[in-house]
Amino acid sequence: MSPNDGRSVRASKKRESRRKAILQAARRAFAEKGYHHTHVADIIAGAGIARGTFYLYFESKNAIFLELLDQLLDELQASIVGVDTEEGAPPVEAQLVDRVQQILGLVVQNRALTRILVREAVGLDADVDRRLHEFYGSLLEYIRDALENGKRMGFLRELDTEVAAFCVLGTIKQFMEQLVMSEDDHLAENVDRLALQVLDFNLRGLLKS
Amino acid sequence: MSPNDGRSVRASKKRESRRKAILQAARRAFAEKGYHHTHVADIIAGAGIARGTFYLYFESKNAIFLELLDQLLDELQASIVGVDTEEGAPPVEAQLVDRVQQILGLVVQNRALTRILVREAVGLDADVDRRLHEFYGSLLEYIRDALENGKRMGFLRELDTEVAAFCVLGTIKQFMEQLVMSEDDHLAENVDRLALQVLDFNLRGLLKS
Amino acid sequence: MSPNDGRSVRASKKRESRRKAILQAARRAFAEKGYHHTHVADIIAGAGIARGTFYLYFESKNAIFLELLDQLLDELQASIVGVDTEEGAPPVEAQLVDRVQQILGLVVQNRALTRILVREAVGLDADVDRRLHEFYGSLLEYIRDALENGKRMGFLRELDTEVAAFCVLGTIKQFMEQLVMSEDDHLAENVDRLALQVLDFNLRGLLKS
Amino acid sequence: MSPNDGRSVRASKKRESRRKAILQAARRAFAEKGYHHTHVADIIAGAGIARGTFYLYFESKNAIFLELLDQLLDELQASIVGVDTEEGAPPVEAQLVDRVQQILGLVVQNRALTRILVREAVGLDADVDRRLHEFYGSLLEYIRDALENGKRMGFLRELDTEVAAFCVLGTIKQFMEQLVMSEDDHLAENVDRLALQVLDFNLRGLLKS
DNA sequence: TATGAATGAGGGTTCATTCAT
DNA sequence: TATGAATGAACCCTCATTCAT
Repeated sequence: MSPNDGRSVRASKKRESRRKAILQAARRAFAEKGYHHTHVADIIAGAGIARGTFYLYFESKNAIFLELLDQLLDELQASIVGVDTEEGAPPVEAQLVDRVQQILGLVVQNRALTRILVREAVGLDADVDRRLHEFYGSLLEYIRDALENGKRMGFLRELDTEVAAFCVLGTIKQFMEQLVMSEDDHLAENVDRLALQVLDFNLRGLLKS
Repeated sequence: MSPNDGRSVRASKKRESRRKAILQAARRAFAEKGYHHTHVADIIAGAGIARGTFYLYFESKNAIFLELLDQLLDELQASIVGVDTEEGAPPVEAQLVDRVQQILGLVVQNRALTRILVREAVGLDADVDRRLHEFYGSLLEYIRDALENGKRMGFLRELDTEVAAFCVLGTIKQFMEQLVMSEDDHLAENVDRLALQVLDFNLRGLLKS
Repeated sequence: MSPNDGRSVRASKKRESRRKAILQAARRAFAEKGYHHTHVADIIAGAGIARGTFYLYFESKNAIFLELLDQLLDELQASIVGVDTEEGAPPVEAQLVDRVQQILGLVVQNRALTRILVREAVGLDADVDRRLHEFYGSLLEYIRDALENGKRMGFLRELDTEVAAFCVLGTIKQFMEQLVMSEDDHLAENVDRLALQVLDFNLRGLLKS
Repeated sequence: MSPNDGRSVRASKKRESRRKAILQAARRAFAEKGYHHTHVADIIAGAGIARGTFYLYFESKNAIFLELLDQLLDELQASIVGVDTEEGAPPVEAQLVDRVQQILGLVVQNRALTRILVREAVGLDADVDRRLHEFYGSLLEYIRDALENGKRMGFLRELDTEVAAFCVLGTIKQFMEQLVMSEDDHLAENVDRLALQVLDFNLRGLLKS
């Protein structure tokens, strides 16, 4: 390995770490003040860099926001996987619990960013809007498919999966919001227990059997 | 009554009607372009008044937005009334259906404004945030109380009313969002039917009994 | 005439006069420092107005420059009229002298602006470039046509009017530059006499008959 | 000669060739996009060097531009030599034709750079301005002297050599501009023929003898 | 000598709000 | 009360130059 390689590897590492630092600063700033009230000045102050440096790493304020958003949505989307209905697989309900707990853990870990997602996801910018719309759209579709499946397999009762899907989505979003907006860590600590209850609500509803 | 009074009554009437016209223009503008992309220029153009006149009626762009929001939230809040559990009252479920249909009718009628509420009411401003927080807080409380009641009366099964309440809230909010954001009027026309399904979801959940 | 009319007439006058004042300040600033080194800050300082006010009257720095340029080019173009060759018209050469003196008077009166035209006409901006190209193009065409005419009428000798035209244009431009760039007023005072000599050069060349 | 010398000679040669490469890249960039729209980034990209390297060879963007300009002006100035009026020398007119063709050949060869000279050498910077002023000043002086000479020797008629000189200069500059700005190579191919016509214009003017 | 990441002054433009008429 | 011209703070982004490696 030539010294040149060593240099460029090191440089590239440094670049990457600085990029992350800026993203981190931006995440913090956006989470604290929201998109519109966050200025590039806030981000660079947080990252301890000069104005111009910011633009070496990101095209614009909008671009860095979109990247943060993408990051979160990608992670969330990745954590959404189907339930295994093969024979010998764990019971469906247990799997669901697993899924839900996993996704909510992610949300809690990214609380700052999710706060942005929840707080001002919409109306910022055409790109952001589209990305979010896509995300929620595919999430809705995923849920609907799952419900269709459940119906076909006889787990679920006869209902309009379209409507049921957005009810489920609604409970999830509301749960995320509660998790993310609550100042104290009360909820965050009980994510798993709460997730079980939300799941239970979705499955059994309110009424006495 | 002196002629002076007549004048001032007339003046006051005129003032009130102009105020309403401005609010109306603002509602349209905010609904169409969102808070941040709506400029005072849009509002006064819509209202057919001069720049300065706007400030004779409203303190600021923020203030008029807050007033529109207040208006909507007040109406919504007013439409939230408890279920009558006295003997001889209509069956609880029927009453619930009534309530839900009424509130959703309101939402559909104020589609433009509700769109703002759903899209970007949050993160704009401390005042707005507080107001919204209050609204959702009291709504949540109302739901929780209702659930407690239902539990006590034996309608509902044993569950954490705190969690159940925000699940219910989540389904409502999501429903509102669907109603308000969909371009076509497909959903809006079927509000009543859909409301029944949402209610059904909340009551019975997904599972086959 | 209603008071309203009076008001709006007055307002409109004021607007016009302020517009002119800004144009004047811009003219001065551009002439002194050139396009690129003139900042909107210079113009508004010269005009004694606030930053935003500038944008009430002009779309951009570029726009005001283009307007100044248009003004000058229009005036110059207007002063370029053909020679009358009807019977009974004054001798052609006398008419030419007239035309030249008129146009140069214009240049001297607009010295500041013409300085910009001469100094940095090109390379600023696509719009400006196009406008200038058009102007010089039509001027060249005008000269060529005149020369063709002269040839046909037997005044002028056989020569390539294309080449001759840009030679003539060259002497004019150079003359304008001399007029406009000289610090002292020596040249400006003798415009008429000099114009005669330039004309003479163009007509008779350098050689002894 | 010590080995050290050899090294430094080689180093110095390398330095010189790199310097030239940068100049060449700058020439291309300036010619294509003009001074203001050419960024240091364009130059270093063209030269294939790093940002910092540029500043090892040139003090600033402005400095490299001035150097290119100097280069051109020096070459042009060198090609301006007097007419030989000794007995036995070729006829004056033939010599003039020679000179003109030589200088225009130079212009055509340096089309890219001359384009800069013509388009925006002026108004960029005090240094550049001064240099250009000097150049044109000495050119004007040269022409005037030549004309004085011609007058004294009886070739030329009585005229104000000051005025005549800038007329001649004007035709030359305009010719250069035509050569340099025309997109197609039509003109460039006919330089010699055109030069003759320009010369003819200067000597004989427009009128029928 | 070569590199290229970092710098930061600077400029054009927007828009909510004010104020003289 | 109504007007709308005027205000100026605010903010994003560029790019020539520097400097640590």
